[in-house]
Formats: sequence, C-alpha cells, structure tokens
Amino acid sequence: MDITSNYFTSKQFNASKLSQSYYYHHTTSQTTSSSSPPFLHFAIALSQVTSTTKRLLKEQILTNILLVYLYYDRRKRNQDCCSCPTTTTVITSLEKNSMSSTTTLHATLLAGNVATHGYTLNIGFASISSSLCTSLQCSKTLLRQKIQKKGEMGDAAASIWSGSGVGSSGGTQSRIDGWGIQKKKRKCLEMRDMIDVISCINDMNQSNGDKGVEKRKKDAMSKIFSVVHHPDELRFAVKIFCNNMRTGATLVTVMRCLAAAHVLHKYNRINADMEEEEEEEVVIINENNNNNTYYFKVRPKKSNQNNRDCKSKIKQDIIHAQETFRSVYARHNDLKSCVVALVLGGMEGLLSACDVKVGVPVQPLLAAPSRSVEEVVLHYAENIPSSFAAVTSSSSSCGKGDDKGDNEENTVENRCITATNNTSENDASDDIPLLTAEYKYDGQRAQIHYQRIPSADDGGDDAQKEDMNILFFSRNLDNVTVKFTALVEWMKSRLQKLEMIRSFILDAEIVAVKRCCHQTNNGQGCSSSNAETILLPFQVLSTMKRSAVAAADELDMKRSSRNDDDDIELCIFAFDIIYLDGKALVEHVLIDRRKLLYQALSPIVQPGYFEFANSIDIVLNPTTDDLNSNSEAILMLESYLTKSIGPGRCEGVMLKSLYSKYKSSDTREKSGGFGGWRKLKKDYVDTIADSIDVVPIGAWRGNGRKNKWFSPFLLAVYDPDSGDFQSLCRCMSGFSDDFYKEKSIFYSNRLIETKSSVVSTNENPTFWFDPCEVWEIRGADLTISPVHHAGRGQMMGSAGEGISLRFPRFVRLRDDKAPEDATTGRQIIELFHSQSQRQNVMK
DNA sequence: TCTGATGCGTC
DNA sequence: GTCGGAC
DNA sequence: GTCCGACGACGCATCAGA
Repeated sequence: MDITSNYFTSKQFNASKLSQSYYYHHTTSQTTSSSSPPFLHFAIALSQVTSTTKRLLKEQILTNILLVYLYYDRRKRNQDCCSCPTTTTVITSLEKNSMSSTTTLHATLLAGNVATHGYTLNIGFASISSSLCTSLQCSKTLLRQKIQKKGEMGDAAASIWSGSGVGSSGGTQSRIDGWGIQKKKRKCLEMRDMIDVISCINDMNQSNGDKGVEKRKKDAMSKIFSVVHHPDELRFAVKIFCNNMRTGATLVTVMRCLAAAHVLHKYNRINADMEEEEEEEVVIINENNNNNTYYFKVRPKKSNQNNRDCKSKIKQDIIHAQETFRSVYARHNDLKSCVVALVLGGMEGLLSACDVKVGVPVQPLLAAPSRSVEEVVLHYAENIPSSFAAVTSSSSSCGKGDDKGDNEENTVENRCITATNNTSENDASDDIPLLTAEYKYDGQRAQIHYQRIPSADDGGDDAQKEDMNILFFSRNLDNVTVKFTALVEWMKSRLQKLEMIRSFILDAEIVAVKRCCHQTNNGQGCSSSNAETILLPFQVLSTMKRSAVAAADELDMKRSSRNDDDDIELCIFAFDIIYLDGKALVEHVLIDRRKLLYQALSPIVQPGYFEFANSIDIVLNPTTDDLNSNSEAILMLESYLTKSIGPGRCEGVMLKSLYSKYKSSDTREKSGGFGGWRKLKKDYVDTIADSIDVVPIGAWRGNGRKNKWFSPFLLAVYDPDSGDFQSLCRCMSGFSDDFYKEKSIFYSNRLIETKSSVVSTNENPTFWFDPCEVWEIRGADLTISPVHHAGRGQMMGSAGEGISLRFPRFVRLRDDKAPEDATTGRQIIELFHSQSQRQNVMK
C-alpha cells in the first residue's frame, strides 16, 4: 500500500499500514496493533498544511489526520471496554481520569501548543540548536547559516539532515531513497515517543534545585533527533520544541477540524455497521499524481441516489458540530475534558459534561480597537438589531440621573445614568441607553472564581464550617492565584460574612494603586467618603513577585522588616459577572449581568481594594451613516474618553452594548457586530495621539516570512546637546511588505561596519545603519528602560537610564525631515514627565 | 554567592 | 500588546 | 470579519558558569 494510491476506504485507512510503506523492514510485524500513530504521518501531513496558504485545504488535511487519530483512539478504547459509551461513562471517566485522551494530545501537537495540555518546556532557541548540532554533528556556524537562509530552525535542520545523511546510526553513509527514507531496519518513531519526551521535559521543570537540567533536556531532544528517518520528522520535531509550528493553523483551526473529524468518524462507523458495500469512504486524493499534492477527503457514496442529500447532511452536521464545540470550549476552557467528552459522548456528552463551572476558566471576551469616537458610535448605531425594541422594553429598571462626579460614581444607585438631556425632543422610549462605556484600566485582566464548600473535616454537627475556594485566572487562562495571595486573603475575609453568596465568576482588572486616606475629624479609618484610590501605571504592577515561594517570602517579609512603601497595593476593578450561585450568566445580557454584579457584590466594595469599574451608559439612535442623530452620544463619549485618560488615569475606554451576551461569536452575530466589545485608547486617535519622529539606526534580520527583510528596526531619537542618536525602541509593526522590500534595498546600501560613535544604546543589532531618514512612529506610553537610551543624561537623578516606548508602531515616512530634525531626547523627557504627572508616578 | 543568558508571561 | 496579509 | 504570524517593552524565575 502506498500513500499515493488514490482511494482508501475507512477500513483500509490505517496510518500504521500506511507507514509500513515507508519502513521497509519494520522492527515488528505487529504494526497494526501499535497504540500510537507514526510521527512521520503527522509530519508529512503538517508539511502539506504548511505548503499551502488556502485555509480550506489546510482544514481538509488536518481533519483527515485527526480522523486517523480518532481511529486509533477508538481502537484503543475498544481494547479496554467494548460497551458503547454513554453520558454517564463520559462523566465518570472524566472524573476518574481513567481514560487518557490521546486525541487531545495529538490535537495539541497539531496546533503546536503543548501549553494547552498543561505542559511547559522552558526550552528555547539556544538549547535546541545546541542539541541539534550534536545530533546532526554539524557546527553552530553551519546551522546559523542555514537558519538565515531558511528563516527558521526546523527547516534548517531538515535541510542539513537531508544533505548529509546524518540519520544513519553508525555515522557512516546510508542509502536514502527519493523520500529520504533509509532502507534500514529500525524503530518507527511514533507520536507516543514525541509525547513522552515532551512530558519528560515538562517534568524536569518540577525538579527544583536539580543541577544539569539543561543538559538533560538537550539529551531528551537528542533522543528524537537521532532516530529520525525523514526530513519532515526532524523538521516538525524541532518546530514542536520551538513551540512555533508556522503551519498557518493554530488551535482555533485545529479545533474546527477536530469537530469535523468527529462527525466524519461517526458517519463512517454507522455506515460500516449498516452496509459494508456502501461505506462512506475516506479517500486520499492525489490529483496530480505526484507526491507533493495529496490530500484526504470524504468521498461521497457511489451510485447512491441520495448522494447529494447525504453529502449536504454531513456538511450541515459538521458546521453544527464546529459551532457547538467552539462555544462549549469557550465556556469550559479545558481542551482535554471537552475532547474526551466529545469523543466518548458525542455532542450530547459534550454539552452535558462541559458547561460553565467554577474552577474551569471561561474564554474572556476581548475588544477590537477603534480609531475614533465617531467610528465607535457609528459602529454600534449601524448594528442595532431590528428586534431591539422588544428587548429594551422588557428590561432595565435604570433610573435617570446626572453625573454626580467622581466620588459617587461607583455607588449602585448612580450606576444607571442615561445620556438623556434636556434638549431631547424624542419619544421617551428612545432614551433607553444601549451602549455603555467603561474605563479601560491599565492593569492585568483577571477572572476570579469563588466557591463556598462545606468543610470536609468538620466533626461538630452544628458548627457547619465552610471552606472558601478562590482562584485567579489570567487573560490567557493560566492559574495565577499564587501571584495574588494577598487579594485572595482579602476577599476571603470580606466574603466570610456574605453567606448567601455561594459562588461566582467575575471578570475584572487588577491595578496597582496607592490608597490614600484623607484625614477626618472623627479619626475613623478609611471609608468611602474619605478614601481615594490613585491608579498606578502597569509598570508598577509588573514588578510583583510571581511564584508561590516568592509570594510566601513576601508575606514573611511583611511580618518582619519590610517597609510598607515597598508593598504594591492592588485593587480589583470588577466589570462583569459570568456565573453566580450555580447559574451561568453567559446567555444573560450585559445590562442584566451588571445588575446582578452590583446586587451581589456591593457589600464587599471597598475603595482601593474592590471596586466596580467606572462606567456611563449612553443613548444611541439607530442610524446608517448620519452622525448628527447621535451627536449627543459623541459629545458624551468624547468627554468621557478625555476624563478616563486624564483624571481617571486609565488607558482609555471600553465600549459594550448593554444587550450583548458574554460570548464572542454567535452564529448570527459576529464579534464585530452589535455584540462585540470595542476599545478606544488615546493613542489610536489621530487627533489626540502624540507621534514621535525617529531615526532608524540599525536592524536585525527577520524570521519566517520576513526572512528576506530587515526586521525589526532599531529606532533612535536625536540629542542635539551631545549629537548622539539615542535608541528609543525596536519596531516591526505598521510596515507593509512593500515598505520592507524598499527599505531592505535602501539600507543595504547604507550599512556601516560597526556601531557609530554617535549612537547610544544597549542594543546590539546585526546591522548598523548610517542615520539618514526620519520615520514617524506612535506608541502608547513612555517607560523607563534598562536598554534604551532616549533622553539619557537629561533625566533627573538617574543618569544611567533611558526611556523607551510601549507598543511602538510605524506610521509614515517623514521625507520632509532630516535626522537632526527628529524628536529630541529633551522632548522625550518632557513627554515622559507630562505622562508621569498624569499617572501619578512617585519616585 | 553573584551575574549574565535564557525563557516565559504580562501588557 | 501592535499591525498587515491572505482568505 | 477571521485567522495567522511577524514582532514590541519589561520584569521575574531559573540555571550555568564564574
């Protein structure tokens, strides 16, 4: 059997058999009973995925390889237990974790994201290349050159491997056929081997204090590198260790394929049971009859009258499965339990086993950037659903009121402020706010899970002790509870008394703050009336300790000698609630969720510790393109934006429809529509943003698709006092491909040998340029930098430090300016100071 | 014990 | 976080 | 609109090597 054969039936479609054609003398004749698919199969499929830019084709290939994995999975399960799985067995096997879902691991590997399976490698470019050099017996220089040429380490390794015949175990020459396969008796590299090594490396991270971890990791990788039989095997092994597959398909795509594969797998099974002859076929098509263009797809049944119906039925099922899986996974962000539930219990099993649950993170809603107040207002106004009238009339008990000012904005009563005003002549029903704007805090996103659990070891019967579980998840859904030990303790103490609240999941932003308590006559502590929360910039928050050990140390320090000023005070700004007292709220509309949030958690609000995000509600009139009908909304939003970045000390404003659910994409309503969140930051808006004129002084060589160009560029500011070009930041965003092409040629002709004496930076780019141009760039904040020198020598006090730019991006070429006309170091300092004032940075 | 290199996660 | 490219 | 992959500044954690 050969992979270039045109048709495989599902029964024949067996990856082990397939692989036999590659391994002339397999070590064991029992290939078909192997529990793991061969790695070669995986590698070749991914090679195909990589070689096309067509998304549908990528999906087709991935779907089919996942189909293969499902066969393996089922066969393995059949060995364990022959009974048909039911929902109960799904749940019990999930709970007991008795059945490992290899399919999940395979999907994870296809997406090149081992983190989704809980693995951390802590391996990078340096150790991989070192391991590679020993396995391939090549010099670092050769590898570096190849990487430069190929733009990527995996491709480089494969290229070296093919060219030198290093795969041979004896180190001598060996015969390699057209596929680069050695006709030699050896073990087939299986998926299992790869997974074992990954798991092994992951475990090494736990062995704390052990010496020689680096070496053992390299050895583990070499184990794979040295048994490779085919360049693609090496190529993708390397890519997996790099955690960057560059196949053009990430987890999002792989999950869609997984859902599709599940449906196809089911059809194959049903048909196989019913009628052997008319079995739905999984076929491998090699249209051009050459080895480079095969792919798999389901071939409709031959000579079947219902062929077309059947085909469209399958297609429908696939789409449905994909949507379901996506939405379930969004609520229950644990790939393993979702896949296991799907594989064992089908759609029903998936839906029943994987709902919103305390302890399992929910995919957070994100916001799309908006360029102006007008754009945002228009966006929402245009997308108001026609069914809207019905929705508004049934909801909202919000009263009307005026903005009462900073101090009272966070009280529950003042939450509901409409944008109504005395000039409005409209029908009163038009004045119901549809939009809400919230401060966009410059902190760290956190999803806070809470649950009261009856204490297990409670002897007394009337004491009724309860434990309180609190978990913090980051934006990327890592469990970061240990980082916020102090907040956990604070919340526990506050929630202790709030017995009626059993459980919740909050969406919030954690911000570093300075708590100020104004003096009062009665000498009481801080209360809402005399407390003030001063928000500190992100850079302060980022200096927090991360590990459990460090957190414990910090607690100890606090008890003993630690100066209070060194402690970073944190405040939680809650802005949404996803789950409350056993009930998922993802299907609730924001206006209702917010009401529940305020009702449930107002009792624990304490300024500087736990607050609700500042917000205003805005009336919106349906319109297509007429801004006048929403001029009130625009004015209101403009002033709110100004306030948020001025006195509010925030990054800007978040915008949400009050009638959107907590889900990123509905079938009907894509995230870009009425339901999506938007963000509006100062630096997005042309009219308020500061731009900086900067001089390119150097660059590196790009990776991957930017391999042939300079990327990133090193940009500098000019200091007329010293005549120096002081680096401000690297920059790689905002350039079009054409610009890259042009500038790569332009600067190739303006390279200088070594770092110029008028250049001041800690960076060491591969290429140095003759400073000759001015580029306009834009960014968010200026930060104190350990590597960039902008403004150096002009800073008060700290001569050794410079200033850098957060989120830099290219805007345009300033061909009207000479390098000496660029923004000066002094100007950078001024900008930094005005920003510091705004941000209340205290040194 | 300290330092620089490296990895990783936050924005 | 930012952005441009391809679909 | 969606998905993907080019990469930004920073700071902490960890480890090898001095």
